Amino acid sequence: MPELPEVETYVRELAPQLAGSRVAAAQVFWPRTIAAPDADTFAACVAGLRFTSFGRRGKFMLLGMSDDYTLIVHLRMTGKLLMLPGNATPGAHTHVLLVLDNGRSLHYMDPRKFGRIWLTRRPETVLAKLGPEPLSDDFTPVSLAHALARRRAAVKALLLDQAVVAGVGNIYADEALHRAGIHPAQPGGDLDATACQELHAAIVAVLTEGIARQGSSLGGSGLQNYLRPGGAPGGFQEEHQVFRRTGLPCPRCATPIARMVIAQRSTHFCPSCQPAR
DNA sequence: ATAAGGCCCTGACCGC
DNA sequence: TGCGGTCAGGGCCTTA
Repeated sequence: MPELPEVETYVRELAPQLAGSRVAAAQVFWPRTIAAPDADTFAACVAGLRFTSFGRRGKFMLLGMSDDYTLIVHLRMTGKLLMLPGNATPGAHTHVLLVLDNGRSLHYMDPRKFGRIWLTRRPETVLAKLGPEPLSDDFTPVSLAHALARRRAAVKALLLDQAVVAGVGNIYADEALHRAGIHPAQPGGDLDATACQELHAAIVAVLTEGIARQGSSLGGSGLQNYLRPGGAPGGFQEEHQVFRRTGLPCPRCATPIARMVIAQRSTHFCPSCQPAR
């Protein structure tokens, strides 16, 4: 699933390919993919715009366009953006197609259809509820402690809350909690200052390493739900300590990794390294 | 305000 | 081989 490192990889790899190109034509095949404006308005409005800047906020891709527009893309579970030849036929899972003036086309593909795209002059309205950006100075041990204070929900559930910290999803939440030695079901408000400091450092570390490895690609026994814009996989799955490693030995202590469900999400942890309190 | 559960979707997988 | 049932899961919405 695309989380912050996967989205960051997308932005970095798309930028040089899209910079300066103009949308020659747009087609929407699944209207619900377009969150705003309505699909017909979107297709008419995006045609003719030029890509001017490239950024990211949490798991949202921010593609700046001419005329002060921002194309915002959220891949959710299985969304992909692929750069293909301009005459490439849209596949069964291509829901939005942008034909560019540089001989190529940008295909938004998404088997689960959970992803959403906005075209707006007010991107801040889409991003309003996001918490601090975890790799910026806004995210500190103190800000994390403040966000967790007095919360009774499991710390894992709180890490998935984009208002607590933006960009962490199921993979990096499990990996960060393992690195910090914190049980995922522990109530967020029970973490003391030391635990918050360790969790903060662990979140920064796993996201930074995830970006360095160009994200996590999970396939084989599941959907291949993240591929880079050129179609290549990332490499961080090779570094996973706990995620989808139920029953396998913890790399640190060899105890079998356990699985539980928190906030309706599969949660993987080491019962020895992450003891319940 | 917070927490918990349902919903959207469909490919992959399992058991018969 | 074919078929029905189950699972996964981010963000938004509703409910308590």
